[in-house]
Amino acid sequence: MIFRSGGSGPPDLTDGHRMDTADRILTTAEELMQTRGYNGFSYQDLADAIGIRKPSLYHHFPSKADLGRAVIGAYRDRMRRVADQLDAVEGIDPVSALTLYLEPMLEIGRRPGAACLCGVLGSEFSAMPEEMQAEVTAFFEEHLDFLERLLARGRAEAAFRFEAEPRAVARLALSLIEGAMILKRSIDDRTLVGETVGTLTGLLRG
Amino acid sequence: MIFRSGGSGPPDLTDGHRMDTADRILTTAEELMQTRGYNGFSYQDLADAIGIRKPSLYHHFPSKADLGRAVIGAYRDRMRRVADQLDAVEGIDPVSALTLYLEPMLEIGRRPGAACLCGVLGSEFSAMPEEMQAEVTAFFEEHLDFLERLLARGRAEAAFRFEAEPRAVARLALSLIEGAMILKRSIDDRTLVGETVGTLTGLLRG
DNA sequence: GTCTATACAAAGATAGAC
DNA sequence: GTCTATCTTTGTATAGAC
Repeated sequence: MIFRSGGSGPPDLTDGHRMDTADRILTTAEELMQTRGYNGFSYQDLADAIGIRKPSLYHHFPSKADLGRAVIGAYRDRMRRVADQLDAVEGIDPVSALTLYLEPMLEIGRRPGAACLCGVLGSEFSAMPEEMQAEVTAFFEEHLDFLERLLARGRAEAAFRFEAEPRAVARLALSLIEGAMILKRSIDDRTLVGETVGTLTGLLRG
Repeated sequence: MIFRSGGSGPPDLTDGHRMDTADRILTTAEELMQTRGYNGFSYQDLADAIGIRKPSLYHHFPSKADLGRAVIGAYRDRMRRVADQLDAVEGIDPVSALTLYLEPMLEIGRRPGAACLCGVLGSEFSAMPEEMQAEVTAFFEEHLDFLERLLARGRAEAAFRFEAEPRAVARLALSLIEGAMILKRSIDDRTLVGETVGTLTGLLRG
């Protein structure tokens, strides 16, 4: 394999592999969207953060809405991959699966200015292009489905104990995670998401 | 008392009393901020929605940040009044107090495009003027304090049953409410907030 | 693939008449 | 207190050279 980057200067490293411009744009845009929301950053902000000129962005993403959709798509894929891998492991302990599943969310929770991308975008839902709305909705549906499956299995195997329907508990869990991410930034408390998720799993285990 | 409104046309009624222009601006701006976020609406949108011209807004609120702060302030006062009234009732049943406290949130939850103003604004926290950030933070702190008091008293009186610290449960409850508001719009489900709050109170009552 | 230059609309805001 | 007219800056986006 030949590295595509041909310029001078330091290589762009993230997660240990080199990134081309499109990836750098996606990564930086995700950061901006997580911290400022879709309507809270401009192509100018993005270009400044990356260190290129504004029109260069249009070569990779012909409109801000296209970029927005791509950013959510990448986030969604990344998060879904975790869920898919856990679904693929036969007979994994439900408590462990839940812990592994929540780890990416806890990681975001520990990053001071960050929050779940889709939680943030859900807050500006009707002020967003429709293509982006559909991506956000799909993200939430996917994760509700995963949580419902995991909770149902976990209760059947006596790893979890709760009265309500698995779907209702899944809805509660996802609401809780998303809400904790929003709240923690406003009260400037990095421990909130971890603490809250801990309280939840404590409740679920009876 | 003499009504201040002097023009022709239908009187502006909300909650059964006439509103002057400043109130209409505040009310309409709150709606826009709840549905589109602070960076998702403009003075032009607001003027159009009210039916006046853009510069007229500046007579009442000299900047968008001023208006934003005023909108949160009004929302905060309104919500705090409920909490203060409940604090003032000697020996009120904690479960009833919690139900009454949550009713305004449930009402917002039933309104299709709406969400808690401060939850929405918490999502764009770092893309907001500092004066507004401070209001949002204060809102959350107030409500965490109220919930903590209520939960501690409720447990002492055996109306609630939970293991964790009252503060931790208050943080969980507020995260849950705010998250449910965000989520319900993105999955277009008006029942989510009510269902989720029901599940929570069920859990708290043991 | 990136740049300079530029078009065009919208945003926040002000001046000053009525 | 509201209006018309206007200013300035920013935002999204395109044209065309390198």
